[in-house]
Amino acid sequence: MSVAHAAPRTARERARVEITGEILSTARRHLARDGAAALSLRAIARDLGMVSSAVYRYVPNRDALLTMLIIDAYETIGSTAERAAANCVRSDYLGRFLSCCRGVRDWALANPHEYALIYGSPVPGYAAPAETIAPAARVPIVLLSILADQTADGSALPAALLDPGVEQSIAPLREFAGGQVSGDLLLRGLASWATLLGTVSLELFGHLQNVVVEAPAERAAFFDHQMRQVAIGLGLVGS
Amino acid sequence: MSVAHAAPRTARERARVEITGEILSTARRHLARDGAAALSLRAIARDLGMVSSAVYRYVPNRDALLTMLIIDAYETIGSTAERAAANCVRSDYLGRFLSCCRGVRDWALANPHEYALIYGSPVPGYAAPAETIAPAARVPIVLLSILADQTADGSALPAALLDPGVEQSIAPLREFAGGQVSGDLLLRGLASWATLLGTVSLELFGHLQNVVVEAPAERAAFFDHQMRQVAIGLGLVGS
DNA sequence: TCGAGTCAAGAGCAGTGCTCTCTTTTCCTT
DNA sequence: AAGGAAAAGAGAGCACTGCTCTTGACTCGA
Repeated sequence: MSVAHAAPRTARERARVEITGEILSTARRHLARDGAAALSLRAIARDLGMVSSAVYRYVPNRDALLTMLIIDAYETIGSTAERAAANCVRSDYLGRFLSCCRGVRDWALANPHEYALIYGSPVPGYAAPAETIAPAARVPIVLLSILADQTADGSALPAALLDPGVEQSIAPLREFAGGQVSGDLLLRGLASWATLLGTVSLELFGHLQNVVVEAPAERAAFFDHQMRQVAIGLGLVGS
Repeated sequence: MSVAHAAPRTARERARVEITGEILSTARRHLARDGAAALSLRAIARDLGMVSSAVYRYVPNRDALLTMLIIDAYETIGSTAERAAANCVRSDYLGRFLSCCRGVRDWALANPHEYALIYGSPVPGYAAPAETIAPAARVPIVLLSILADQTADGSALPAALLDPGVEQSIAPLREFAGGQVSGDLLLRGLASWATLLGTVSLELFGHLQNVVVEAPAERAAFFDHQMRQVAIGLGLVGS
């Protein structure tokens, strides 16, 4: 990577970043409308008035395009969650948690295909490269930060004793968290993450039909209640 | 539908049910290996030594084949969950719940593509027909039955008061449950369902990388602990 | 036995990802 | 300014896909 990436000098370089951007935004539009499986390089080329083979000058292949869209989705939902949590005062742990959850759900409802792309079934034959790991971590990091802050505050739940095997199973997460948060709380945090994504996925993927009233207000009330119960179980308190 | 369906008389009818069965089992094999998106009628026909158009004599189109596979997956995971729960004595509510959860996870690990087909991203352009509703309900019914049994037993958690809006949001589920279980417990049950599927999905779709140790034993210990915590939160007790 | 119904086969349509070659355009160096 | 190199566009082509339509062969029951 050279500094030329930041300031395209020549007309050719300028056109390159511009066309690359257009390919990406067109792909994003197609993804939002038709989903990942229907993403077609030929259709994108057609939309841009260029021939299909010309797209390959900018994007190595379909998988690379998918990777870009996946990273973009992770970054967007991650920053949404961060902003939502930052809307509350630091010591309002309950408020931060709920705000983050609502942010994730709202984003998922507004971008169902993007959500399905990152949290739904993996695309067969596609293996997510390492660049996706950091963006993917942003949402769980928001949740963990809230727990860590309340722990540093001294108002977190007392740490329960864990079975050694269970304690060891979350060794990677523990290493990441840096030992501030107890294993018990980390596990509760993971459960809250699972419940959040599980609840959103159930709603988005149609499994709440004949279970929860379809009207948006009721759906929101249901979600809010579920997430509040999770937060209470985490021992989160308001300011 | 005539009674002939139950007892194929003529050679033609016999061949018909046999070939239909072969198409389904081949499709199931392809699904397990390559996933739903890669399911190809031509490939199935090739495997069966017949020409692609001939398959359309037995299956109306690709979506119908998908529907059959979806129903099959729901039935299989449903009966797995029922059998797992039935392995424990009726009054061991905690044991029934944990056994059901483990059954769901084990089935999901053994049949990742089938799991992704029913609980992952919906297939774009495919709308699940009404026939899938009943099979899809089997797993949540197992969970709810455990709650209902403990309620009938009198050892369930006292029902907490709910916000009227929340209470109303689960009207369809309440109607289904028949008024035995309190709204509070129904919501907890739904949360447990969401956590179960969320936890399984996180593991199966690769989101526990760098979070939980990859070894099967640790993964199982982690899952068991999470589900036990959920069960305790539900107020489930052992025999 | 013969007509109705059923089925396999093949051709064909419109689409896909991707590669290859060929031409045009742009840029940098001499 | 001119020429060569590099980049980009265009188009053909390969091997696929789901699906439709027609054609000829077969089977079954009246």
